[in-house]
Amino acid sequence: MATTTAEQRRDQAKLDYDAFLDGCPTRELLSRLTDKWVALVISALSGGPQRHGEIAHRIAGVSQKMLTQTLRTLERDGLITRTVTASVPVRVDYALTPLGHELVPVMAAIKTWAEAHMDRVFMARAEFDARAGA
Amino acid sequence: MATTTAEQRRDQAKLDYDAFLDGCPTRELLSRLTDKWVALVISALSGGPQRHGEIAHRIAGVSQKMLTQTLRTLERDGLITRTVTASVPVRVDYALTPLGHELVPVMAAIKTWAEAHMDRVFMARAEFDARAGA
DNA sequence: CAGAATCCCTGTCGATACTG
DNA sequence: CAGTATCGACAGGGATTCTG
Repeated sequence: MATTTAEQRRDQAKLDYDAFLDGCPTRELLSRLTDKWVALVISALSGGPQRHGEIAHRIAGVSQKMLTQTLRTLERDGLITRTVTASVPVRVDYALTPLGHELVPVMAAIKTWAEAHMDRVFMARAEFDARAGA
Repeated sequence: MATTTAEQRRDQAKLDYDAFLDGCPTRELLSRLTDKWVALVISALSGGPQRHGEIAHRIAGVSQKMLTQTLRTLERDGLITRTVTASVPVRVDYALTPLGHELVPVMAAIKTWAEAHMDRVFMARAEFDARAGA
């Protein structure tokens, strides 16, 4: 009955949790997920496991602090795994967990959306500013 | 040829813009989109136009300042429209633009994901903390 | 009812320097 | 190479007050 119970619990959870409600834990989770660096890290790892340095190189301009901090949080939330290989220069690999992998389409969608509609947003801003300036 | 030109420009943009690159304008747009309040506002408006007060009521706990600030930014970026009806008590309605409407699935996905996987994240955190504490 | 403006505190984030 | 620690600048964000 374990399977049924877990399934029931999840269905129940889907009904109870609502990010529109203040104090709902999903509000906090939502604020963690809606993070520039999270979107980039998850997208970067979507192609497979990568080393710390590789991710840093991929995501240009990210500070070492923010990267480590973001990776730690994602690890704690069960979205990525951190594997340390004790070699001469320490090697650390990060990879998406199954849970983290489920987030890839979502994060990729935001990144892609921004890249695809950048010009339209620029036009809208120009119009808005012109109106406001007039 | 206007259509073809616009289409070509957009395709070109899709190739040029890359949020992984530092200094790329999409990085800034990405940081705006990855915002707790943006996700909630876009989701709230997905059902149709709503008044300021209705949105405030829907998104429990949002301060008047953050709501107004978020709505302004979204308006400037061309994602929502702001319509003022000069009645006795002023009435202001907000609605998604076609561009903003394209963002609904993405924003809804994040919110839904958080609500659907909250329990799994909780379990992961418990495990991580237990490990760290040991 | 909508929102502008102010105060103020806390957290975020980057730069730098140091350890294993 | 990966990560920690510290400091300082700055923005996020809440509470309050005031206007049309």
